[in-house]
Amino acid sequence: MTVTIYDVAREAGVSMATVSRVVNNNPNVKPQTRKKVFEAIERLGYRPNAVARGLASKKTTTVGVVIPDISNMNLAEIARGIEDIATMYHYNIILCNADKKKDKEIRVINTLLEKQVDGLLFMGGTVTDEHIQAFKTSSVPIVLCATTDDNNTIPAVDIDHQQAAYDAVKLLVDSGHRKIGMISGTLQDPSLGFARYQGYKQALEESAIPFNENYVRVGNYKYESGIEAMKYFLALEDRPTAVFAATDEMAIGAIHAIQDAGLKVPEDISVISVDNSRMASMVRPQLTTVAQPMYDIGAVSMRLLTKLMNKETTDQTKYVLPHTVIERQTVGQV
Amino acid sequence: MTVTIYDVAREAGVSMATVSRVVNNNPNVKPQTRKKVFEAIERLGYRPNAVARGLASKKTTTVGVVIPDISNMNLAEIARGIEDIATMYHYNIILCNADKKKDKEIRVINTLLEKQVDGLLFMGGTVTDEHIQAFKTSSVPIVLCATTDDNNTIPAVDIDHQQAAYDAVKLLVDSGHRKIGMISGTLQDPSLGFARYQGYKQALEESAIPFNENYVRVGNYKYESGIEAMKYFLALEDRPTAVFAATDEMAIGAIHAIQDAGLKVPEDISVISVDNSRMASMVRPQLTTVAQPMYDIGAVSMRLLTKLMNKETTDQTKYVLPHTVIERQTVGQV
DNA sequence: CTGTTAGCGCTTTCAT
DNA sequence: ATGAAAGCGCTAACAG
Repeated sequence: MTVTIYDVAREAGVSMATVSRVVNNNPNVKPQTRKKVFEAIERLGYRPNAVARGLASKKTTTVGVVIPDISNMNLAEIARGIEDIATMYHYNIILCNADKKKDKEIRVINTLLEKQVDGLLFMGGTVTDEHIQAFKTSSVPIVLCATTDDNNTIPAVDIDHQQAAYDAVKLLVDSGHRKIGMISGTLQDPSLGFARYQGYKQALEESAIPFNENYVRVGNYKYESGIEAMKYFLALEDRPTAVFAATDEMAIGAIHAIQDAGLKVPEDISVISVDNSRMASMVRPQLTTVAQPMYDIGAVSMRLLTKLMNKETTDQTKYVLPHTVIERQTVGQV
Repeated sequence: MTVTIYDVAREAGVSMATVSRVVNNNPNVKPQTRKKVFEAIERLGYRPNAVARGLASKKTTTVGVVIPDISNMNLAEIARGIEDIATMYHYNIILCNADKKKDKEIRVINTLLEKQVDGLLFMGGTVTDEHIQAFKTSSVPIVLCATTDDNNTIPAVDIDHQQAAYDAVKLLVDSGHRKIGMISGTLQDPSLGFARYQGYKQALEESAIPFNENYVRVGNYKYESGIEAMKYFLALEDRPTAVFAATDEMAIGAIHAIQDAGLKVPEDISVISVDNSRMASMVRPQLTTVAQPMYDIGAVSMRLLTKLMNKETTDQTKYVLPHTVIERQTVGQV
């Protein structure tokens, strides 16, 4: 019923080995034979069974990708970068959402390894010892993608969240601001939350601006929490003249809160954030924000993985991709 | 070097068959034996090889998903719905971007079939005869997801784009508007473009409002094209009092164009669209728009596919999921 | 350039 | 309840 390589061999009057050769583009086949085989393949509608091939060759040409949440815009962009490069190198992608939950992550890593992926791309929260443990049982290469790794022992490509935050706040400082608020994400989140908070503090410190804990509010990355946080700042007797938000969404919330209070951005209060999402240029005034190369993170990490899978020697196994601050209309001089 | 089922069998002092049974949770194993085997597995760090299992059992517990573009927000949302349900039924997902390009689509369908996926979820542009042809060579079930199918012969879950557009325009009509512009997507696109355009025309027709071709501008779904289109409308001597945009982005562009002209939404001009993206409630005034259940489309289509793969009898193989118009602040009475 | 022959690691009758 | 053995469809030496 399903036609196999053996059927093709018989139909073409050659051996399975020869069929295998033409299917795999092995040059050691007489053109005439090759033609016969192709015709037989065509006639029978033969489709190679990649599972059988995988078992015999110990290569599946698929790589596993564990990602926190594909419905997150930034991550979807990374995923697209991954997939494009994977396709380019003739790999397919098994995609698993793991929501930064350690248990889920460990579980899918094992599933992926059972499925004999040729390599693994890991995006998650922090890489814990338990992760390392799971990675160690792997005989295939693994690269971390947009994920912090304290142990710092696994190939990785990332952006420097702290530096990005630092650069944003620095722009505020350089514009003359001294009273700078921050709308942070949850400090438990190592990348978007804590790292950006650290960047904020670092910039303050280096500018000899004393840290004021009234100037920090923790949000949940979303629009509404940006509004709430800004309302708090506005109610302060000595309110900030500038605000750094950890995400565009919160920044936009902040802007609206400012405007609702009858104030203007950036005349009365400046706002900056990091993300450079589509929304950044779709609000009035347009949001000044720092852009991170999401697609590239995916692309570069997948490219690195292909090299590793191919046992190529790699000059580098750590990449930190550069961000850019995009100056638009929400930061003013003081 | 890699530990196989045979190694475990030897270590546990049983046969491979028994090991296979305990790994697959076959009840016909004495508890004591089961324990012995588990211990051997633990000791050796055995990990079942899913490829070998796939070859022997002719099931891979993997389904193929072809999607136009995972970095598109709506599609990423669908993908998340797919993956969640897939996980729930212990399937993994091979994800392939195909950009609605027929050639790419056909190619990945074949790759996926070679990889012996247990089923296929197809999202694309229109389903052509060539697609049908490719589907026919499949021995595994296929369901279409958010994809128009003229032949209408394949199981599918979708939303009614035309009806969604119709409902949006109808709200405008019911609010007293007679001069209604449309900012359309490209009419070549069967779903987002043409279908929504048809819905617009249908609503006009049913309300006995003559079609005015000056009132239709074709955009590219993006913010800027919304601005351009609206500028055109504003320059008309008899400009529309309401505008229906095929996407939130274009609607927001339109709103900004209106505001830049010194007019107000909805007092001077009403705006409605379809998408209900995150942005809809992050603009001032908040956008009235029709919401489509993206996550559910993914979830339902995957659920249908699991039934089909399981050879369950399905009461239905066509689903049209309902949309909802979300009334916010951009539509006013005339 | 082509064929023969072992496996790859597991599931699955069929016995026992 | 357990074991023996025959494949699943293909690749990869090895011969020739």
